[in-house]
Order: sequence, then structure tokens, then C-alpha cells
Amino acid sequence: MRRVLLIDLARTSASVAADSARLAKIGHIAELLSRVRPEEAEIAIAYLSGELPQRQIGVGWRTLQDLPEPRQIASASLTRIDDLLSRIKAQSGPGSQAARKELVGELFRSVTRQEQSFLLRLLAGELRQGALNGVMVEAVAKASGTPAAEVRRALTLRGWLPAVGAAALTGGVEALRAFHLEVGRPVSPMLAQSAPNIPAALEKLGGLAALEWKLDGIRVQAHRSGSDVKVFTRTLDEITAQVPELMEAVLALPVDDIVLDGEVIALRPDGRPEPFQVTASRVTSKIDTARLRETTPLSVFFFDALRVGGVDLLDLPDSERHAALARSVPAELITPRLVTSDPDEGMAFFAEVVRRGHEGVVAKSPNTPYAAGRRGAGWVKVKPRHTLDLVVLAAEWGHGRRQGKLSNLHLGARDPQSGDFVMLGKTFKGLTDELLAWQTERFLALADGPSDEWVVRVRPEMVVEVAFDGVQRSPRYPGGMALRFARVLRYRPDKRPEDADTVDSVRELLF
DNA sequence: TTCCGACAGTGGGGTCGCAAT
DNA sequence: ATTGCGACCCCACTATCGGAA
Repeated sequence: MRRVLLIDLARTSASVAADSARLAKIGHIAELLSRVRPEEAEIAIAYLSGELPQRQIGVGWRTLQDLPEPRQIASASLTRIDDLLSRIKAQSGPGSQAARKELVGELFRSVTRQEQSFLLRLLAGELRQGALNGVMVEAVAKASGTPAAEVRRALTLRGWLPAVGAAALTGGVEALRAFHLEVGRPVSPMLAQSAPNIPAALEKLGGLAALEWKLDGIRVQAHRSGSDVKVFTRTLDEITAQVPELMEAVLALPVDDIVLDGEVIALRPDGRPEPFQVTASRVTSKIDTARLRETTPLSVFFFDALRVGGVDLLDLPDSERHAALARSVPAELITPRLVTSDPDEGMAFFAEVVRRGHEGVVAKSPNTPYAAGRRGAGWVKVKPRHTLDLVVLAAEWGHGRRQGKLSNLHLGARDPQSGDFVMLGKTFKGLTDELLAWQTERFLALADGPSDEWVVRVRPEMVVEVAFDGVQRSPRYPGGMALRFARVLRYRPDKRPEDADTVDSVRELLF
């Protein structure tokens, strides 16, 4: 059988994009995977799910501009492309950006137009074929003749689908079952769905739930084997060196073979949380950590135990994992928690958490095992929600399925002194297709002032009700503040711009 | 037949490190 | 010294498909 080349992936990707049915997408990918050589399976799975074996190679939209003309004959092998991407990633030091650009040029010169299109979307991180990890799990299962649940389980434990998929294709279900939690290698973290309030969250979980403080910090997964500690983020990147406080806390535990899940956060001396920006800055700074921990110390709160004393706990229910956590970690390092089925008790807990300045509450089903991905809504987060009536100052043309529609709105609050509007951020969220069509027409009619290729400025007449999580300090916007996670609730045709909320009322929410 | 869980897509603000200017 | 880019922290919401009910 002919060797699978890059052009075959590009064609498969085009077929996947052309069919909207998920089963058809899975069929196209599985067909290709069944033909790929074992030594190139990992590359094929990575590319077709929008990832690179190198993860990141330091190439973004800017480096991908002004690409050379394609060649006519497709011949590029997956191994050759993979080698080139590794060389691109390896560039560093002075001259590296020019060298990367040169190698990217070499890469694109060596492939056809269809391959260029595929590589461009792949490297830009926008495959837009309607298939990523979720579809690829099913495709791997189909091509390897293994149950999707086994693929999913191995993915949770290994955290990297191309490796799991390659193992399934060569070794079948036995190879999948050989994946275990490995201390020092991060597992895919369990994520939460959301609910508007505590009663809704309790109902989603079937009545009884463990409620925990939701801290606005950085998710951490801590692994300890003997005196060796490693700490990983939600995307499985290692940050051990940036969080010495966490390392020391884990080393002080009485158990030396342990994997914990939790959150690091910078707290003020009075125990209230610093703004998220402070925690994020502290955790990402790699220079002078010793001095930073004096000025901005980190606290850690664990909420789950994946392994204690050499025993894996992932498949146990939450209540048992938490009991194991409580036995091996001192109480002051455990996220405060209340088990209840009483909505009133739950709402009082929520109110108290918010009063203390924290982000909200995560409700957890006591029966749920630790699982990333599709195994139901075991965790549900609840956060308070603010709303404002703001004025649309401009709108940006959308991309992809929003092409040709005005999508992203510039939002302004009224300045009572000047009578002008002060921009507080943008949002594209909460808009239905119907609303997108309507606002495109409406804003083109309101167009006014200097518009460019992307931004259409409009007369400040439309009032829109916006929900958001909070107000943060901004170095970018003129008022010095910006909305966090803004989304549209509805337009307010009954309101005039003079009725919109003022910058002063927004400033009151900034602390 | 209808309902609902899971996915993919569409982008948001902020900060860092690094290389180029 | 400043600016631009890439990467990665945090993330909400809608449309769609297809299995569950």
C-alpha cells in the first residue's frame, strides 16, 4: 500500500471539513489512520487533531505572512515535515526569528497549494475542520478496533492523544490498558461545567454535593516521588521552579508518593485574594523567584488526591478521594468544603465565599470518579454575575462561520463629565445567528467615522445589556479598567445612550 | 419523537520571556 | 529602552450532531 504523505492528510482534512456529520468525519480520519505507517502514526494523529508533536514551535500568524509560491507536485512525507518543524523549534538566540522565517519559507516552498493551506491552518492553530481531540478519540477507536472509553481513559492518564492513538493502532486494547498514572507525568485535569446558582448546581448533581471555595488563581497538579517534586498547570506545562512554596509544602507532607490537584493563589496579609493578575504575574515570572516570594507569597489549597502512598485513587468516588486527601494533607492546605443537599445552606456558603472576596463555589458530586473529558458533569461551578447597560462604539468583522457578519463589539460606559463614552473592552459572546444578522445590518446603517478593514465605527446609539465577572485594572483602555469575561445578554432598544451606565458606577466595582 | 450531553468554534484581557528595533 | 510576537494563564457562550430517553 502506498505510503501516507502530507497531501493525504490535507485531502482527508478537506473531506472532514466538507462533511458536517460527525460520524462522517470520524470515518474519513479512521480510514486514513488505518493506512498510516506505525512510525508516522503519532505525527498523523497530531496533525489531524490540530496539534504538533513539538507542541509549540515559536511560529504564529506574523511568521506565516508573505509565504512563497507552492510547487506543483506533492511529495512531502510526514517524517520530513516533522523534522523541519523540529528544526524550526530548535532556533534560538540572536537571528532566530529570521532563521525561523527562512525555514518556514523552505517548508512552504516544498509543498503544493493544498498542503500549504493545511499547514497554514495547522501552524496558526485554526484547523477549522470541525474535528479536534473529541472526534479524534472516536476515530482512533474505530481505526484500531478498540472501545472509545478505553482510548479516553488512556488519554486522561497520558495527557497526549497522539501517543495514546499510536499505541492503540499498533497494540490495540492491551496497549491502551498499559497506560497508568505515572508519578512525574501530568494527567489531564478534570474540568467543571457551570450553573447560574447553587440550587441549579445541586439539581444538576442530583441533590447531594460537596461545595468548595472556588479560588481565582492558577490550577496546579503536584507530583511527589520521594524528594522529587514536579508541578504542572492545567495545560500540563511544568512550573515547578516558579512555585517553591508549593514544592516545600508537598515535601513537608508525611506521604512521599503522592499526586494532588489544587490551586495556587496570592493572598494579602488579611487573607483576602489578590486580583488574578497578581497571582498570574507571580506564577509566570521566572526571574528572581526568591525575591518575589517575599513580596508576593503564594498559598496553595488542594482539593483532590489522585494518588496517595503509591495507591491510585482516580477511579474512586470523590468522597473517598477527599477522605484520603484529608488523611494525608493538613487542614490548612485543603480547600474549605461543605457537604450538603440543602439549597439554603449552600447559598449561605456561597454568600460567605463571595463576601471573603473569592471567585465562587465548585459543587462536586460525591459519587464521581476523577475523569477528564466526557464522563458527565461531576463538577459544577457557580460564580456571581454583574450586569451593565453599555453603548456600542464599534463592531469588528468576524472570522470563520462569522465571516461577513459584524461580530465583536466595542463597549463603552458614559462619562457624565465630558458626555463622551469610555471604552471598557470588547465582546463577541452571547450572540445568536439571528442577532448577528440583525446587528450587522443595524451597525452598517449606524456607521460613522473612520472605519478600517476590520473595525466599523458607529454612532454611539445602541444600548446593550452586558454580563461580566468583574472589573480589572487595564493598561490598555483609556479608563484604566476593563471588564472580565463580558458577554451580551440582550439589546435594550428601550434605552437611550443617556440611560447607559456611567464610568463611575463601573469604577465602584474595581477594588 | 424529543431531549440533552459533548464538541468545536469564536474570540475576550493580561502578563511573561525573548528577539528585534 | 521600547515594541512586537508567541505562549499561556484565566475564560463564556451558541450551534450542531447523535445517542439517550
